[in-house]
Amino acid sequence: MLMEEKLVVKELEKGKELANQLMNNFKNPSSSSKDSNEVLISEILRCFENTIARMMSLEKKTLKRSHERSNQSNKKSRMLEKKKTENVKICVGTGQEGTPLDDGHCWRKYGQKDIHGSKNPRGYYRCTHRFTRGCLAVKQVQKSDINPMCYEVKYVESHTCDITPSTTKHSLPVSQEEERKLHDAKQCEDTMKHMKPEELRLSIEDLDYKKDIFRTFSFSNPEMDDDFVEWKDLMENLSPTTSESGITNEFHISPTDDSCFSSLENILGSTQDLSWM
DNA sequence: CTTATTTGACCAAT
DNA sequence: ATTGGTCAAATAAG
Repeated sequence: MLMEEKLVVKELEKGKELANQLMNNFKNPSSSSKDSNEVLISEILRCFENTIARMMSLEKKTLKRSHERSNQSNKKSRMLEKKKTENVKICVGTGQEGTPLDDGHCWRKYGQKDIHGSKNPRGYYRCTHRFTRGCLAVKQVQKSDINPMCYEVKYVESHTCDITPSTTKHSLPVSQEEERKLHDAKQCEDTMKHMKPEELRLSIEDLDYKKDIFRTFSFSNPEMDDDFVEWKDLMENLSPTTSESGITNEFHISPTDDSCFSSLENILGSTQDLSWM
């Protein structure tokens, strides 16, 4: 039996147990309150919802596996299944091995892959509530080759588990100094120029949201503008010993958008192969 | 115990 | 055959 099938059974058993409790409450009205009955009923309903959600995801999976390609109609379903993705570049300003993964949602790692052409492996994460709430959110995190403090994060699908995450409990302790440095940092939104209007809107909202949570910033590929000279200097001064200064930058690394990147790569040529991890 | 991560196997797409 | 993505058993952490 598959894991998810076991979970479905478990959920149903839980529902049965709750229903039994409710039955007992009705048999002995003296030992139960109206409130506790209501609680039981809502829990039973919750069990139904969970079970349905699990069955849906299970069916999706089996359909995908066994049937997908042999059927002609799958072209349609494949079109419908097209996933929403969003790429975000994240820089961690703490310098140390903080978790750049803490974006306020609960993620569970389910895989890691070495990516051809990249030094660093890509981690695959899914929402912790995938099975309990059928949340399909997934993300991929890969440390930047150029700047080990930067991560490329790709979000696939958005969260349907609308639980408000406990950002307070685990929020990163950021020292005053680090905070100041991060304040000095700038965010470049030039990437937006390359995006469609609807993506642009989403992205701005999302970046602002994540910026708040991470206390980091995102720095996309700049054009040859005033800023460039400034942080070219910064990058040239980068060295293994000064790299923890909290200066963080991110480059937009994309096969279709590499003109600036290649020049930056030249600039960084002397520093990027230093292993300081 | 339960829950999370690691990691090689597996699969689909190219 | 190669690659990127996912699964799941083994293992670690809590």
